Amino acid sequence: MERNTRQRSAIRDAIARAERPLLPQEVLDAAQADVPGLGIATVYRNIRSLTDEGELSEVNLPGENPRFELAGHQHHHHFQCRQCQRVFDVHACPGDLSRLAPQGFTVDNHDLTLYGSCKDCAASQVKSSGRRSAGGQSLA
Amino acid sequence: MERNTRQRSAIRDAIARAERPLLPQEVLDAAQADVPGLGIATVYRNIRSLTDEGELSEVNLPGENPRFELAGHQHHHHFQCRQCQRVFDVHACPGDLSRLAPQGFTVDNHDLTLYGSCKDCAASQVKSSGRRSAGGQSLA
DNA sequence: TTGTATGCAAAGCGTTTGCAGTGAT
DNA sequence: ATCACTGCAAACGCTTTGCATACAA
Repeated sequence: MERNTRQRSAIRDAIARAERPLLPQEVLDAAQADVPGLGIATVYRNIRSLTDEGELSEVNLPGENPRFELAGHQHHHHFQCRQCQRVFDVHACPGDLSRLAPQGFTVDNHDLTLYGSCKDCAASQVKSSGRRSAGGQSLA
Repeated sequence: MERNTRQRSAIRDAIARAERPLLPQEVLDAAQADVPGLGIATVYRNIRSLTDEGELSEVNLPGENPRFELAGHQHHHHFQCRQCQRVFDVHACPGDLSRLAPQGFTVDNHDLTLYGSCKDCAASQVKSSGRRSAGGQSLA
């Protein structure tokens, strides 16, 4: 039986408010505005149960730790900004790609990640070459 | 100054012999055939230096630990089999995908992973539904 | 001989789990 | 009054690092 705790609500709200997939640590940071004592284990436990219930979905980009966003979006892809490292949803899709697979292989799905500059970073031409800024603050 | 140790050669050879990207642990297993005492730390150190020198390249699939393959292949993609979990190179590419990004975003590259059944697994119709077999032995 | 590379064990990092106490029902 | 949920700390799996030794040069 699921209980409705302040922690669970704060976690769900934090993810709902963000308009992009969040890392567990980002969820913690955001949700601690509502529940200061919140612990990271609770974030992981709730993220997992919300994901199992289908309320959240896991977003995996190559070489990145899992992020989480509200489910409901159907098949879609992601864009990662090389400057601010943030991840955005991309609702377009190249369509069926089974023609790309080698002979004898069957394709039932695909994952696609686009890389480049997000709107904010493209605007402020900060081609600072160094990688890894914080991961979320720079521009809203 | 780079030294030519038995360990380094064994590691390089193991990756060269495999015709697919390997996990560090798979590299260790394969290279221990040549150098029984080989340690995992040495595998990680050599994988890193070979990657830095450009001899290897890192293959990152969504939600997977990094694998490594010989560099030299230029832009290409990967296929992961849902049955045996092995990863294969795909030399085809859908081409320019910048049209998929939202307005104001600029795209300079993309990562693509195809999922389905590899040739071996498609042949032996083992739709066993459970995930995660060992990760390399089953066939070939 | 010299100093990089190795093997082992300890440390790191993100994530999960055990446990006693907290609080929603 | 229950019993699921929480916070803390310990445990985990993968990767990196410190250190004394081994071995290419």
